[in-house]
Amino acid sequence: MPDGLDLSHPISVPDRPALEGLEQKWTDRWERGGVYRFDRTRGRETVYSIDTPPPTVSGSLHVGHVFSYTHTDIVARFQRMRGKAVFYPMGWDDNGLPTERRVQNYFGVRCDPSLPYEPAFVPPEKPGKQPIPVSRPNFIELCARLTAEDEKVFEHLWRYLGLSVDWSMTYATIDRRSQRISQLAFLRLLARGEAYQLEAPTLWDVDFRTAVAQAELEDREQPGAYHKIRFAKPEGGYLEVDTTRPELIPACVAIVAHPDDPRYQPLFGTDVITPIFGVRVPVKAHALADPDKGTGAAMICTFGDITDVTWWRELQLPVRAIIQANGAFKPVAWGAAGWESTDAPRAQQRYDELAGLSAAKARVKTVDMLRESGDLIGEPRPITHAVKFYEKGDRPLEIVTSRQWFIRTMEFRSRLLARGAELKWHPAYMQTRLENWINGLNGDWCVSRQRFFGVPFPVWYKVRDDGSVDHDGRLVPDESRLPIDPSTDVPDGYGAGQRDQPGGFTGDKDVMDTWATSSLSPQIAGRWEEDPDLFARVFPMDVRPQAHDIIRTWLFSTILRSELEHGTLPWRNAAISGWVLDPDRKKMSKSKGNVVTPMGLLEEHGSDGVRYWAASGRPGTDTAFDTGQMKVGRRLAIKLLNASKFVLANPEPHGPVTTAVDKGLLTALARIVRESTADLESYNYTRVLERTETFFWSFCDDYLELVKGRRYGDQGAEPAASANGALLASLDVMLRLFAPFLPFVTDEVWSWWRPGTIHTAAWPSAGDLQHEDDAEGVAALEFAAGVLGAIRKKKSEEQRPMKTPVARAVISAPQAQLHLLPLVEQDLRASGLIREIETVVAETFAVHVELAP
RNA sequence: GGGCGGUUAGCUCAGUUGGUAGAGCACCGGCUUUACACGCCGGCUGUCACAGGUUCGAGUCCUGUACCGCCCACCA
Repeated sequence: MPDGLDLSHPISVPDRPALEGLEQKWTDRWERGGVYRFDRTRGRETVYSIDTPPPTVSGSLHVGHVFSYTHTDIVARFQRMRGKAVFYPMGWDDNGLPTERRVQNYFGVRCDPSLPYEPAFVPPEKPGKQPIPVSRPNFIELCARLTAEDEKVFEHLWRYLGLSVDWSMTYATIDRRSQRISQLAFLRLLARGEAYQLEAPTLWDVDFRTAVAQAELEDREQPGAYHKIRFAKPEGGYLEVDTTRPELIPACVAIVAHPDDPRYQPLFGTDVITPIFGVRVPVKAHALADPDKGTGAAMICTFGDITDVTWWRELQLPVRAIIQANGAFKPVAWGAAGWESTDAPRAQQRYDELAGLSAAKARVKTVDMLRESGDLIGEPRPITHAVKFYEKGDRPLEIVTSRQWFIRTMEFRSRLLARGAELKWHPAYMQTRLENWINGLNGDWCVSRQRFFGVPFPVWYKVRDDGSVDHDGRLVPDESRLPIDPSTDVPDGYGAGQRDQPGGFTGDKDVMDTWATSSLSPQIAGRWEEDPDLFARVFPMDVRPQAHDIIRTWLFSTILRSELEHGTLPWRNAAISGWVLDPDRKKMSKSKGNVVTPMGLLEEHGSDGVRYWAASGRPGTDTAFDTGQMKVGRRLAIKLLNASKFVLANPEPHGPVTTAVDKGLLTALARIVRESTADLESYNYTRVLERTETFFWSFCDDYLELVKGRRYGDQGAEPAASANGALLASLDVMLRLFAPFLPFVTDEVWSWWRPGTIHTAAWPSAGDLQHEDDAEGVAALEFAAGVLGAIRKKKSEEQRPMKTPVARAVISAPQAQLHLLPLVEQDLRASGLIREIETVVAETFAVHVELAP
């Protein structure tokens, strides 16, 4: 018997072990026992901390969540068994637009930041037709109320799935702590000059009426059309330009072509005149102009796309903006400064037809005008092209000049790339995604949003005596006041009556981009600047688990914030999960209507069964949704119950492992333990489950069959004790290897014979099994299994019952193998019911079997 | 346009320094074998996408091509 396997705990095995009810039973026991509570007395070196992704509570959970959160849990459980104090908090993402929309509809309210807080506000029973305006603090209270319900549902599912989260460490991205930390970190950025405010062209969603960040863009294929239009040269003749956005002609400030393009070289430095509106615009040269696109000459408008912004900035062009925040064309007085025209009355008359229209409607009208004036060459040629959208938006983005907050990013790019290289990626190739993103950045991170629900910027501005806002006259609160809401709180030194009054103050109206808060998840979970003792024990964290689609947002922004605030990586490892694909290889998502509700799956296949399927998905690899694998997992769990029951049914006598096959079994398992430990440390959980499962299956099929008789005393007490010693030791280790994957069934079996919960038991080590590697034992076990297999095959071929005796077995094998026979002969005779065994020296292994009549 | 993955049995996927192709599922056949019929035993199944190259030897290394998926791009 190996040292340390204490069997003093009474053994108690149910008659009919079953999986049903294990989830409820064990989640309750784990909760009561505080099994997953973080032990905050432990130093950083014995802590394993996880920067858990906060799921969006206003959305619904789908099987993809179950999939990726299981991966994290497997690693968490492994580290806990390795003796680490696991810091595994759960966050809820209730910040941002999805929640804002949900709260509006659910309660029938609308946020109006100009209103004062009403402590006694109660929403109507039913939402009315007209939304009730409420203050921002009231709105946030309603959000907290609604999301609390969602969080309960999520928490129940997570517990049922078996996530070993410390539920005392939850946070929400809109709660006071998150607000405080977001504001605090912002003030620190501001103080260091790493956040700044600027009035500049910004990507803008005209429906949401807010700025959006580069990271929130997506391309969508849209039908469009090239319109060839002509610009008059003053000395006669025309210059032709292709555009997909003719409605922006009034916003045209220049024409651009490539400096080497001979067609346009003579025109550089001259002016041409825009059609319809008669505006003189210069022809400029710029290397970004592509001679092969359209006519090779492009219209620069303020602003049609991001390239326009680049040209506008680099060629130092004037602004002639026509699109307002709501997407409508703004009124323009033609002939006034900046709107000079060779024919101002005509321009005015034409433009008045466009004013107030959306871009799409203005385009139709403009095309009519161009056709009428003869400036449209030919007919529009329909094309399909990619257009930039806000990922949650319905209309193409516009570029609107507005005052926004930015976090400096561009100047830190090389530092961020270095951090990306320092981070250990699982899988490694995901690092490229971050590099691509950083190298493709074209501006600092715009973090302000013109929304109501979110973390407000903790800033007020002085109001001048003439009533105008002095944006340079910033007033910020002392850190001790945070969190604050500038729409209701008052800056130090001012009274509430001075709000929006000449000589008084006004609050910043914007809220932070949701990623501006999420990017601080390690600081929020670790309670930065609130509980420095805790923070020091968990930060930088060990791992950030997340999906690959948000590398450019969450992963990137978290590295940025950590670099700026702490000068360090926020975590050592990034474990990137793949997606769950439906059988048609499409990403599963709500919009495709192919989602499966996770709770139903857990109930049908058991949490261990679903986890088994999830564990088959390697880091970074998309995995097909497959209930077949869940069934296999469920079968494995049942098999574990039954095999354990068999092992534990007759544990006496047990003692030192002396028999060759027994030592071989333990040696083989010890090898698996070594490999598994190394694999789990590098996030290769998939292989660990595979290997352990394969071993377990041959343990059941071959080893158990082989030693069945001996353990009951066929060969005397000492061989029986050896078999039982090996059975118990290997069961003990196999259970612990399976524990991170199948937490319910393993703890159930553990409770039959071992003290405490398996989830705080030590991760197995090779030393638990044997003192030295016994290669001969391994060979003997393989040899015996080979003979047994040949006999089974014969019986199967002959369609005879397995209990049919073997009259004679002739084993052909190399001498080296035949030498092993004496080590296993008695086990073989007993399990194979073999009467006579002969051996023949041969090059290859073969068994000739003659069954008894 | 740039980049990253992938392409192995009907399906889902392993295949770790190059050495005669693997697992599970599915399918077929068999077996009451006192841990398990939610079981057990056995069987069938492959031009490893394609074309070159390196090598005694390539699923594995190199080059190129095709297709699938994803990420990114300054898409007039």
